[in-house]
Amino acid sequence: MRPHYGHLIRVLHWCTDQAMTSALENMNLTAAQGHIMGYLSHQKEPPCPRDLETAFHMSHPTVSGLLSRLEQKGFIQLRADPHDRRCKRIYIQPKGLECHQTMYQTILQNEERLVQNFTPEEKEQFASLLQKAITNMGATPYHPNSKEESQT
Amino acid sequence: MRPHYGHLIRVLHWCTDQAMTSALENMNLTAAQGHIMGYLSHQKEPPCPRDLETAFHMSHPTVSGLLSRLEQKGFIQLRADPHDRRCKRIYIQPKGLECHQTMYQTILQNEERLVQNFTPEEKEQFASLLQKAITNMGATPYHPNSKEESQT
DNA sequence: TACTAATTAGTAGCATGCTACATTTTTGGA
DNA sequence: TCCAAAAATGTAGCATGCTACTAATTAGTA
Repeated sequence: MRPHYGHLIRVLHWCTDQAMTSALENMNLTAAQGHIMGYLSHQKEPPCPRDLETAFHMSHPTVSGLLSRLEQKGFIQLRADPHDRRCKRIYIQPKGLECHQTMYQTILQNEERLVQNFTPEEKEQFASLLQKAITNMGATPYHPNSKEESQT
Repeated sequence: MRPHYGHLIRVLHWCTDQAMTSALENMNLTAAQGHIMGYLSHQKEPPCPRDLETAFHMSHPTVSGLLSRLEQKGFIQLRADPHDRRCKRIYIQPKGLECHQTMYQTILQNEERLVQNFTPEEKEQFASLLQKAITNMGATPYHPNSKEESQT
């Protein structure tokens, strides 16, 4: 009996998460924290937590927890936006910038490893089928009206 | 910029999990608990927690927590194996059998929804590419020497 | 202007996943 | 037989994800 797609997706998700976890642990970052740092280092303006909810399909309490742990460890700093005191701005700290290169390389290496023996056509098709499946499941991001600008 | 595979996989995993969660909530089951029940209802002999670790790539404390919550809610019962008192056997209770059909239909519906507009060739390829990616990431199940008999 | 809406974020409480350590029982070798 | 190693599970503690509720601030309308 062929395994269900649902099962394959769970296992693949678990694999990629484990790979990131072990690649980042010497920087004292978890996989989820690493993805946040990767996103932050690509932004021109300091984003607010709300932007992360949209980019990562996460609830705001989840983002809130991740950010507070990153701040405790000194990777980022949170300061209220003077123009809109509801918002916090996320500033990368020097310690966060230090790990940028390693982070970026790690993500790319894992991407390449995932599809290491795929033909270019297979790579295209894999991305396309994943995207199609997401659409089929009716991905309901937390803020459908926001512009999607997701990064890994 | 095309989203990374890692990101697509995270989002797709999130989508399938949400779909299961909302489909099962009127049975008072979470997605993870539902997958366990689905597995249990396909076994001839009452399995032990260890079997679930292998089938689902989960650590034993995770399985332990899931089972104890399922037992609290009356879906299963755990009894020690008289022949090997290290092992517990998992017995489905009447309440667990009741939800079997609904569970099975729900899983199949979600599977079909995921690939609803795929051609037969795309379905084949999707499963094959997922499997290939899992292999690439070096899936390290908790018990490499056990026979894999995963079900969703 | 004043008041309601919407927006943004915080907190509580829970489920699920992990690692690390402890406990019990079985197995297997000296 | 006896003792050490392996196997199965339990417990503690943490990170990450959610929903539901709360609080503060801003925006928009009467």
